Amino acid sequence: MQLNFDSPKPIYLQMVDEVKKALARGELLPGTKIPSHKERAQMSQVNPNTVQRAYQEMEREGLTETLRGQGTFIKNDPAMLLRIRSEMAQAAVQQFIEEMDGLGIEPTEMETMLKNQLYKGTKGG
Amino acid sequence: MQLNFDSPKPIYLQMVDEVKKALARGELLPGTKIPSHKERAQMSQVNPNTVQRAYQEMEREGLTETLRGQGTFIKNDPAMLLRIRSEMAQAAVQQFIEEMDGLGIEPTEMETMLKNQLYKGTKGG
Amino acid sequence: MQLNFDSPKPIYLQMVDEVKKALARGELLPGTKIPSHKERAQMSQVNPNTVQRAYQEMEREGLTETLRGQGTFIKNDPAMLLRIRSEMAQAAVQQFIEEMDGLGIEPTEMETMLKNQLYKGTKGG
Amino acid sequence: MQLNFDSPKPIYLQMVDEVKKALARGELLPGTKIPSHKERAQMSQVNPNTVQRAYQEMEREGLTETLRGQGTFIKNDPAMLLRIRSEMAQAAVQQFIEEMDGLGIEPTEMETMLKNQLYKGTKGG
DNA sequence: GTGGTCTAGACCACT
DNA sequence: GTGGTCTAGACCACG
Repeated sequence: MQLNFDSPKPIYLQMVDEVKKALARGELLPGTKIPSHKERAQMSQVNPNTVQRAYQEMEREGLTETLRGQGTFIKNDPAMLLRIRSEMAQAAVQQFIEEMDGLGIEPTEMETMLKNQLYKGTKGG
Repeated sequence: MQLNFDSPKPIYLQMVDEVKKALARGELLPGTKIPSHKERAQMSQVNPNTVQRAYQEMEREGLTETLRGQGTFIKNDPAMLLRIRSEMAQAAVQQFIEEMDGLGIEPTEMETMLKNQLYKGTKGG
Repeated sequence: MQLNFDSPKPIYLQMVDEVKKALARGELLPGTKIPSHKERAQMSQVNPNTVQRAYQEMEREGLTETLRGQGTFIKNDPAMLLRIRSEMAQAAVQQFIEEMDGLGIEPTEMETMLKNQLYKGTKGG
Repeated sequence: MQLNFDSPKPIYLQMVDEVKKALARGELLPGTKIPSHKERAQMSQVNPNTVQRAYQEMEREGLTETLRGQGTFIKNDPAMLLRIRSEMAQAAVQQFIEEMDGLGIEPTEMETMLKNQLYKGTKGG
């Protein structure tokens, strides 16, 4: 859970994204209980109000469900996980292409630069 | 020059990025005069002060230079263009990889998804 | 914090200089919280935006750091203090020499005039 | 005649100062005709209006006098030269001391730093 | 309450 | 008309 306090992106949205990523990575399993906003707040050095806003947003997006008095849980919906992973990945790819295209960089150069960055330091056999 | 007024990214920084992109694409030539902040403000439906802040930031980053009472000009520094293009491209690649990595996606899948998105609709021989 | 509203030097830069001087004098300790821009604005009879611009400039120069929602703090970097003191003093010496040289005044006379002004009223033994 | 177009100090005042310095240095003799504002404007890459304002200011300060149809002349007043030189030098000394004092630098250190800067590179016997 | 962005409109020096 | 500074006041995210 890494937050960038200087980013213009609101912290509560960064937190939502981090949860989504953990889901996509399979680190957060459906049905899991997530920390209370007070716990989470201490862990992330953030104000409890901010965590609560993040939790609200997740609930709104259908990622979690809250059981009165028991806490907040990742929804037990396997389809959702795949959907999220696919959505976020598509979005990242799309944004990358648009950014590079905006710089006037051709598809072939996009691939080359990506490979260079991915496999740099892996030189030779 | 497309601005997203709903983005958390400040408008003045979006404007700086747009100029950088135009430079990278070779659409904005060194030495060119850019519109006064009042003109730009009208063109972009934005307050002149916001434009000025963008221009100030560009000056600070060494993209432009100002001639008192005459206007603001793209710096005549060919090295700068290459530097900007390379910097921005590197940043985009880096961000893409981190985002995908955060989703638990392997390098090979990154490449595949990128190609799919780039060449979709180009099917067949 | 004395500001000269008639000076051609922008107020926000005067404010930055005042902070630098206080740092150089050791009156502003690293880690100290400085007044919010609204407080400072009231204290200095200046618009809050002007103060903020000064604070922004200080941040940009690495003098301060900002904690979202908590305020602005002098950076805890001892090396910075020395650097600033030395930079500002060098600049003052340099400017003095150039000014005097422009008047056709020789180094020995510079020294004499400086001493006279420094120790006037301390006459005799 | 060196002008700094980025300085917050108005250009016309910079021009006045340059003339005063030339007077103090003895390079501009009393009675000398100075260039018309059009000539001066071309020489200094400055708008004629700006030169005119500078000339007005000099006239106002009693440095020059204008002879209808003949041009502008340095006043033939030997006392004035000494006065200007002394005034400007005093002002420079005073400003230097205040600046250094503002940085918490002691008189002895002022002298040392001045000497270091004046005679650096003159090492040895 | 704290910093950050934005709008609106004024004044100034310079071309 | 061009950039630079300043004021006044609004809204937002965060604590």
